[in-house]
Amino acid sequence: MVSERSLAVLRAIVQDYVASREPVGSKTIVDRHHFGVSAATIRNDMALLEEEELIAAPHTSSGRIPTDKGYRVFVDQLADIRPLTTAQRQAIETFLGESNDLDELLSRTVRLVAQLTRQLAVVQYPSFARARVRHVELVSIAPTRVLCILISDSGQVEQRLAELDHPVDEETLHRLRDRLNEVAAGLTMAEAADALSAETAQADRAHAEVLRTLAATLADQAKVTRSDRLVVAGAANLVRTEQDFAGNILGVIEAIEEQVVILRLFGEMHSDEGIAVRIGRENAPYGLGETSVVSSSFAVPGRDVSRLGVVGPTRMDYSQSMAAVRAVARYLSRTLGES
Amino acid sequence: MVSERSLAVLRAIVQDYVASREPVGSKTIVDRHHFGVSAATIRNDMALLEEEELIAAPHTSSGRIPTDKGYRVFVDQLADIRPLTTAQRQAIETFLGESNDLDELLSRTVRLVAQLTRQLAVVQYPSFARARVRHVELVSIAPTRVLCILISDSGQVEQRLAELDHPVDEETLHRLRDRLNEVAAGLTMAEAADALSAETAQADRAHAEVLRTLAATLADQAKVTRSDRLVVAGAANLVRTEQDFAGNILGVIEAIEEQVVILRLFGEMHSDEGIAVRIGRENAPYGLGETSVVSSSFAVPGRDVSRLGVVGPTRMDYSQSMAAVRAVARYLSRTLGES
DNA sequence: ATTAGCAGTCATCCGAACCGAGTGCTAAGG
DNA sequence: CCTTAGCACTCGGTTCGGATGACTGCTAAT
Repeated sequence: MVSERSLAVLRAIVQDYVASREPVGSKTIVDRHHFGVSAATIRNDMALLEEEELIAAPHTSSGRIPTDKGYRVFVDQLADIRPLTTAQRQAIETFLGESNDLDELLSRTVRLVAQLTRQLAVVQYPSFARARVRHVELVSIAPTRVLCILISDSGQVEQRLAELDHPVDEETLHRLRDRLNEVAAGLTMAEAADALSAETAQADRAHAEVLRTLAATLADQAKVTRSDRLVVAGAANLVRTEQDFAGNILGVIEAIEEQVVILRLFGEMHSDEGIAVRIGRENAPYGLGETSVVSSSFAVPGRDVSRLGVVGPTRMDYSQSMAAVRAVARYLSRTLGES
Repeated sequence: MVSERSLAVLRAIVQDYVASREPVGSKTIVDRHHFGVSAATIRNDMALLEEEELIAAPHTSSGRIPTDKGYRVFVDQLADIRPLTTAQRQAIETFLGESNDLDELLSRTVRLVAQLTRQLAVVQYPSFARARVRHVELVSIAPTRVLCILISDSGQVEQRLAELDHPVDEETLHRLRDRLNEVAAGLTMAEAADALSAETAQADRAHAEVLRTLAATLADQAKVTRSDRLVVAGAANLVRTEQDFAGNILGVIEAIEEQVVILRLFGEMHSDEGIAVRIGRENAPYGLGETSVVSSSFAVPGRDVSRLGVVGPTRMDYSQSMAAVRAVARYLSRTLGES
């Protein structure tokens, strides 16, 4: 059983190590924090913490650094997520408040988070699946090419090009558009996908092929949600902290570019509190063993949730990251809820 | 005056240095290339090249490395841009041939170039300015919010949200849309911007404000071309070659994220041959003194040109990069010309 | 013009000695 | 029983000097 003070020592070690990048010894702790005890006592506590595998010594005679387990305890029990400064809060308001477009809002968001945390920031597009179809538009690009545009009630626009086997004239296209609008409008994307698929079956002979193709395209569009896309910012922060990744920073960068790894990771990060942290080796299956992820969901009530977060070295400032991520996520949820 | 053989020596030095990352000495050259002369002769040639500031010695007694000026001569006179292997050509055909959407085509392109050159690849969106307006669509999102969608004849879609002071009903919106379509359809984006601005002036009283706002939004959309956007891939390659950037790789990464620096750089890179190279200090004004850029324009005849290229350390394989960039640019021009 | 030979330069690579931060342990004190 | 002072010990990091060897530039001969 680790004593109260031992945990305080752990907290001190994490904080100092994060700040200095160097193993922290008993004397340093005595100097920098005012425990009312001597270095020898701290050493005893440290021996205890080492017993519990919360800290480790890189070499026989050097200070200690937190283990992944130590960070975990810190994050779960010891971190004080102090609220942002008012200046920071204002920055959120003013910087994000100006955006009028979902794309712009998210792109500003991710840059803001990168700046606040000085880490790589990632935002996942809100899912499309529970949004409702407002309008379907078909635009003829060439005789056999039709651009399908799907507009949701939240103002998101998805477009895709459909390639037809036979040419179709404007007239027909208009009728088809009205028909498809009738079928899909007001439904959620998920429902619309089904409805449109159904429509395919009972198509009237004449436009059977055209309708089938278009409906299939739209259905697919509605289904393949936009939530499998990420916006990223702050790559420079990743390189800045490169030395903290034991050489395999390339894996992290590839994971970011591939996106799918991060998305899967996000998919696994649920938590009651909204904010979740995955630390170091917990991410090893994804080849991100030296990496930590701090993320929070944000959502409009009644819509699918989405996530935003930061990706950085295990040795990161969790308090700061968690505070910033939480604040921005809350702001986003609030703003999206209004519109 | 540098002799014929001296230039051959320069070529050898560039090739070897790029391959080995180490200063190359006279003996190495004699061993690896079959000049019919001895090391001493090579040394004389090297002294000449050093005189001309085409190569330099990091230390008194080490091999030589090319200077920026040396790379310049290499690129302009000595590099053999050997065509891609048939395997590579096929890769281009099959990998890019599958895409049916401009977005997808460009995103595949940039990934392909990154893979072929093993460098960071960048593609600039083709300019919108000379494309023609095919269709304007207005969709009401909320009483005072209208989504303006601008569709070009090449299938590009631009959307923007307009915020109105007073609510507008569907009926009116329909009429406005028809009106705007009449005005703008068939014009190039640049012309449309003017026409729509003009329309603003002589608006009928009733919908004056609405029309003004919408026309202004569309005009702005048409003007702010999409060509100020970049698609990027292969950031891992940048980190892989980090040691070649004298420590300031952060500047490069920031330039990539900012985009504007790269765009300005692209803007300055014209060349008759289509392919252009900027080397090292030539980019110093942009804080990219250790960086080289190989780029080529691609274009549909009659449209504004756009660029794609790679960004890497001064010490890069110019032959390979130029070959790959040129091949992909040509393919793109051809493909876009067809559609 | 080329080449062999040679002296000179200088980064790099050890190994030894040294330093010092930090530990664990023990014994004494509250 | 917890805390503390003291002490021997460990071991990474630094510094210094010498040996190594990859080059070069120069000169003289071919």
